[in-house]
Amino acid sequence: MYADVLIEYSAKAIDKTFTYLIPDNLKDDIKVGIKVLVPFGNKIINGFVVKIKNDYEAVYELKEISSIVDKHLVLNDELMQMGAYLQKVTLCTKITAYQTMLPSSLKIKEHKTSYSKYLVYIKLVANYLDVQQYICDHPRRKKQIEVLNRLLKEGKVLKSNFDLVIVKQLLNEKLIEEEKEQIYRINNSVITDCKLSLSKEQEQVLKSIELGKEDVYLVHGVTGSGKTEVYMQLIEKVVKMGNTAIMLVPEISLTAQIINNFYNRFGNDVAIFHSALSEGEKYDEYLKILRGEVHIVIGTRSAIFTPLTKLGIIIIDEEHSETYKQDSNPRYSAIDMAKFRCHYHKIPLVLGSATPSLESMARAQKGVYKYLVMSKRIGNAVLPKVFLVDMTEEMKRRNTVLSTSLKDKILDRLRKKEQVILLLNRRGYATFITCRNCGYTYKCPHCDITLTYHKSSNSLRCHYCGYALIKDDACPQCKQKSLANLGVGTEKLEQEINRLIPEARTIRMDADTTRNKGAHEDIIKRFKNYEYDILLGTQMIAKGLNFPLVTLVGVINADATLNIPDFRSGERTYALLSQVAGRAGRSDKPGEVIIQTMNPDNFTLKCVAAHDYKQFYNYEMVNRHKLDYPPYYYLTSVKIASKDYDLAAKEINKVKKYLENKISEHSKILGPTTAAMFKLNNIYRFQIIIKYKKDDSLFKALKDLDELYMLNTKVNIEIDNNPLQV
DNA sequence: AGCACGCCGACT
DNA sequence: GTCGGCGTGCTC
Repeated sequence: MYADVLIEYSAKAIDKTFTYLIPDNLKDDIKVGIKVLVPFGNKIINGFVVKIKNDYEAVYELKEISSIVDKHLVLNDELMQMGAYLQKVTLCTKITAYQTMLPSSLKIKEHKTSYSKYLVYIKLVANYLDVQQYICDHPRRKKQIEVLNRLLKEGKVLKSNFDLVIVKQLLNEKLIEEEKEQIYRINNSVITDCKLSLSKEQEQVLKSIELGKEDVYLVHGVTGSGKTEVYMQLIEKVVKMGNTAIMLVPEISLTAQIINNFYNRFGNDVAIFHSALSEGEKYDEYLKILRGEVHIVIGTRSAIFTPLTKLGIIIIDEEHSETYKQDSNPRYSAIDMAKFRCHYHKIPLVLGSATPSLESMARAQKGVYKYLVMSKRIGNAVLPKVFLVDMTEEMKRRNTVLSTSLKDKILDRLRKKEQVILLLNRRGYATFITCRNCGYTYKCPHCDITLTYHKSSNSLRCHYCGYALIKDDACPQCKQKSLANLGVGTEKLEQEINRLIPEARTIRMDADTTRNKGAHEDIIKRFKNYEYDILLGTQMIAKGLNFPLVTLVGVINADATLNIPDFRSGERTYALLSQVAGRAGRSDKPGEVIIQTMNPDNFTLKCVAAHDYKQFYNYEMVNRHKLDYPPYYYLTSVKIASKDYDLAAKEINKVKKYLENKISEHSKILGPTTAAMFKLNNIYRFQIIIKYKKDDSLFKALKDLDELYMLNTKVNIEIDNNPLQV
């Protein structure tokens, strides 16, 4: 018996199988989809079995597989197929595809014996008489006798209850033995929650989704319309039929409330899966799923690869979220992977959002997706009133941060003992620092990005690579003491609020204040407990949180996201602002939203204010159509990266010429241009953008192109199908 | 990816 | 005459 094995070096040069002999002692356990250790060169390294065969044409002498990494962990047929699909659509190496699908604890370099966690008990080997004999023989071993007597009485006892030295001695004398019981690190056995009754709209959605049939549904429900309850009842139906369910959420830490709801409803039938779990926790959860001990998996992007069998439904909450696309290799979209699995099992895929991506909405309009609407908030809650405030007017009154109306409304909420959320999508103190005299700005020497000033450390930092330097007193260029802060970050905002409204209790949540594990939950909990009046922060405060006391949301600078040079910035702004506006007035108290902007006539902002997604969609679709952007065209970006500027510039032109000759005449190539992050960590990047509608020859050409650069060590090629940013 | 083999420059 | 630079090619 022979096995074709992929080697765990992700290099395009060895992205092929190597044949090994299966030794007799491993014959029964080696299967397709299992991880093994194999001798490769003069080392023993990890490999992954992709094929088992009976014969082999002798060309050279074969080596034997050394051992199996974990005989329980085997990718099944569905997951093997999904791996091949993943590799095909992202053009990554085969081994990377399969590694991506396994939890990272399993792509270990040095093999650890086990990630399992155990409770260790001790129990008697000796019988009653043996114990009595021991007591007679060693009357002075008080401690040992104590242990033996307790074991006689209680059977087995946790090893940790006793002194290790004593236990060891008894173990050596073979009077007692250990018994291990595997435990899971995450355990939620208590079910406290029960079903809520559904509104008419919720009922309608639940009824419309047909189980056991392959269809994609787009559930378009406004914030607070009770999508989670619909998801839970759908999953309940699936589980009752004996099937399983995956629900994807954008970020676990921001969706803690949803997770808790699921635990309370389904208890130990739920496994969670996301990157913030420790290696051990991940292993445990994966094992629960693999052993078929849970029917429900909730997790982020990577949870789409969990080995549930008998899948009955996949639900993707906040489907417009960009977190479903991985922004490093392999650049896959969890939504694509979900479609693959739903097709495999012939089951429904449910995409839910208050602000669907234009791509999804367009498909719903065309009837490719089934469109379901939830237009009302549940209970007595109504959508908040949204006001646009013209900051150019406020600037004349020297109100640079807080407009008069926002300040007045904050003071009003403080009096009423209600809470306020302020969104400012920019961390740090000031956006950047400029010399008033000569116009000098600090830039990152590695990334060609303006550095952001952080006051607490008096430093300037690059938000891309982490480069930092201490701020000078005088301008490094003209030596005048005329450096000025421009723009406002969350840190500055916090200071301004404290200055303007000293009586308010404020807490800030951004990447800087949530660096430690649990900081997130802590801030949310304390705000929810009304320890603070104002929560201010970056977009992480916008998602999924439900604070009944919040009746006012302020957006400090809507232009910050609107002005990012990217064709999706309007869509992102609409989603973010609707999202954060949705935090206001979620209980019986009506909410208000103030959006501060320099462009109060901006159409996107007007749509946000009117809660009119449809209008925004129609307007944005016209733009996209004019410029041949998605959803009218697909995009693929091809980047060439190199330390050598001239070489990269030369190669990108070669790439363009190469593709021009290969692709369909209806496809267009734009560029070459410098990539959005042109210089990052001293590597220069150029890119071209390909716009296409349907182009089979393109994929073939891209694959060939990728292979052409396989062995080139001086330049690197990065191909991103449907990139988020261009 | 890692490592060996191999062919040309500056050193004890 | 040797040590060592990293270019090329192979790993079942």
